[in-house]
Amino acid sequence: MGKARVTVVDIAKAAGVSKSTVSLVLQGSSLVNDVTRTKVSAVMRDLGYVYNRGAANLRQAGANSKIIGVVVNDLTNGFFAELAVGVDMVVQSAGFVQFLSNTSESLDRQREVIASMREHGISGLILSPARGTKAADLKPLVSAGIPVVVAVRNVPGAKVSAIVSDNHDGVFAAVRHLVSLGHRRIAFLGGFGDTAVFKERLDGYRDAIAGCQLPADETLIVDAAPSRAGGLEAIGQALMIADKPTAAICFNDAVAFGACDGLRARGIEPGKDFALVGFDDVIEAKTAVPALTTVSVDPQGMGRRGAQLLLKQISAGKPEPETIVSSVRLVVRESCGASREGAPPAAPQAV
Amino acid sequence: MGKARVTVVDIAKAAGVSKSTVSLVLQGSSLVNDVTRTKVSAVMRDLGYVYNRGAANLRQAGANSKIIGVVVNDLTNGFFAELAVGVDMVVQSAGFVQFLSNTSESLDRQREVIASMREHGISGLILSPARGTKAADLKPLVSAGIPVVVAVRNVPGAKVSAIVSDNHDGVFAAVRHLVSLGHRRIAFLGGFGDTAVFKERLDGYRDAIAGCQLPADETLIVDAAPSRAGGLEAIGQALMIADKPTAAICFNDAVAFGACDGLRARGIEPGKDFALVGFDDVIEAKTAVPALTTVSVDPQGMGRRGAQLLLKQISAGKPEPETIVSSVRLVVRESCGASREGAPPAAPQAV
DNA sequence: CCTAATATTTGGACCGTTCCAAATTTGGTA
DNA sequence: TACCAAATTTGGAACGGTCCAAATATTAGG
Repeated sequence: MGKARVTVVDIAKAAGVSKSTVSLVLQGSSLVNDVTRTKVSAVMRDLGYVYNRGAANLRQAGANSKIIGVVVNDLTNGFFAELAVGVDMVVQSAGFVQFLSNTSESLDRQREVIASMREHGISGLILSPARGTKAADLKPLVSAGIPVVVAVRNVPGAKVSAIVSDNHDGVFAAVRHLVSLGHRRIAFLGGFGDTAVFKERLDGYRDAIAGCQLPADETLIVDAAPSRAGGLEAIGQALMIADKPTAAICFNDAVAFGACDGLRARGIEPGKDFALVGFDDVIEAKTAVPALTTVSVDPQGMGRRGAQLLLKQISAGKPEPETIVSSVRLVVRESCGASREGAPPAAPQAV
Repeated sequence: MGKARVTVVDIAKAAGVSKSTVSLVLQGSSLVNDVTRTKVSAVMRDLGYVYNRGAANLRQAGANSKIIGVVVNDLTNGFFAELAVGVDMVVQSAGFVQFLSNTSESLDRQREVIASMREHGISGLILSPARGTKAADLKPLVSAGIPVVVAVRNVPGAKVSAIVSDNHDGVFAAVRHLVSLGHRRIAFLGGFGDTAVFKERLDGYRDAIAGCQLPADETLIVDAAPSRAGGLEAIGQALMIADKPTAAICFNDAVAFGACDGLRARGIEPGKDFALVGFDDVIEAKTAVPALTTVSVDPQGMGRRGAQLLLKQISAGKPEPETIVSSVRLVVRESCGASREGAPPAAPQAV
């Protein structure tokens, strides 16, 4: 039950040196004599000294607070939790601690949280922005010279670094895979048309369709909420058109699951009568029935690389905005009809 | 791009008052005249002032740093991510921020992280302890008078508050449910015998068996790693015994999934030929085939209540250790053989 | 044994805010 | 108009470190 906090002067007194010397020991300076150092260290241990980083930061003029802020839009979503873990790994081993907050897609929450982090003097921020985040929301940070890395979703117009996955490439590969299985009528389901991510994935789809000499058919593109419910709705709409698709690329895995539901409700078996590909490779993708073929994005790796980028910018004086696109990998499972055991692909014309 | 940081004296100067007055405004004191307050506030806005909480904490002697630490053993696990989100909710709306770190079950990591948080002057800690955490690990915190709430797993001997789920009750209810479906030979699979959680769940099992006048048979209890692999192994062992069980309570959902694998490998269909109940209600439980009957524990609710408890202790002077047991709910799905549609239960004697 | 170097230690100012006691202003009343 | 109480405002000392220039100790060379 230590009454008062132990401070450097306490241990200076006890060790018979000045507080300056204690401070020197604290920062591992080579200026201090070894015997002094050991004596001081011993006293620190004995008295149960705990370093007060807040006090230190006060004098050391902001920059190196050893705190980095992490703000995610939905920690409940395994994808973002993994991202945070990836960040934590590198941040922690670089001797920083992370301030983590969850915004639940609320812009107000996000604003509050970022403000609070500023007050605590974070030396950098990794942000997976809530939907609708504008460049203006990040303005105060960047004009204060605090490095910011946005992850997953880009913030148009903001002069900050970003780490995003290769949306174009992922969908491109998925389409080509479906084409190689014999499909010619491939739909693109789900996602909100106003987001950058949607545009990128859709461009990947269009480019692949064009690259395979297939006719572009805008009716095959149906946008909807990027959720299970949205997928259900989207597949319904896709099956209404005259020349029905035999396969679909889904905006993300949740949409793909919804599409499964919708297919089954119509007596169509996904993976057998209809091919489906998702995006993200969420945790349930591999255990679902049928196991979902999807584009895997390694959120933890993104977190790690994002954190590395941030740390680099922190140590460099002026942060030079930089964008990393994280590459992506098609994971072939059952829902696209190409079983790994080499079973013959489902006949693509039947629906 | 503001060169130097704006401080209270800057705004005092600009507003033509003293820094004391500015400080008063900052803390919303009623001592300051309204016209002064508005003028000062305006200047703060104009100059882009940001409050320096570190400096404030320095003077305000520790207690109210507005930071609470959250340490979880595995953020990748949806269960703990939900827990953290629950904590964040109440912590955030109480004007605190959370320092979150992940230990990946490493005691060293945990030690480092807790030390680092102390240096940052957290006013309380919520800890989901890594396996093997000893009371001694928390000693420094409690003797410094910092409130600690451990969640999910208890730390034996530590004089701290705890919030744990009602393990006894959950398993008790599960066993009674199986008995009501006609089962008489019910196994208990998985879990490490040396953990408190295991003991509690096993006690629930034993008490329910006894309460239903069924013979206690220790060979029906097989411990194994609390993982999918452990479940696979455990079910294999359980099926070796002469008078085979027709149902099993699994230590957690992962074990239950492993048990499913094991049953299928022997041509036994879980949910039809054999009843299985899990614990935790992880996210895959409801989408698995068959959907898993399990004991649901609402991690987010636990997080919220744990945080409330912590905040209470922070505002109270001396933390009085207190234990909350969070109640638990049996979610009946398909794996126990009792379909919600009222189909007749599987014949319990056949295996 | 003295002196210049080199190695080590030290006093005090300072970081941005809060707190306290004292000073100043304001308002009401005799 | 003088005087007292209430309402506001204010200077300066903390808080617990770091930093710098200057002081002191030690060592080597002559």
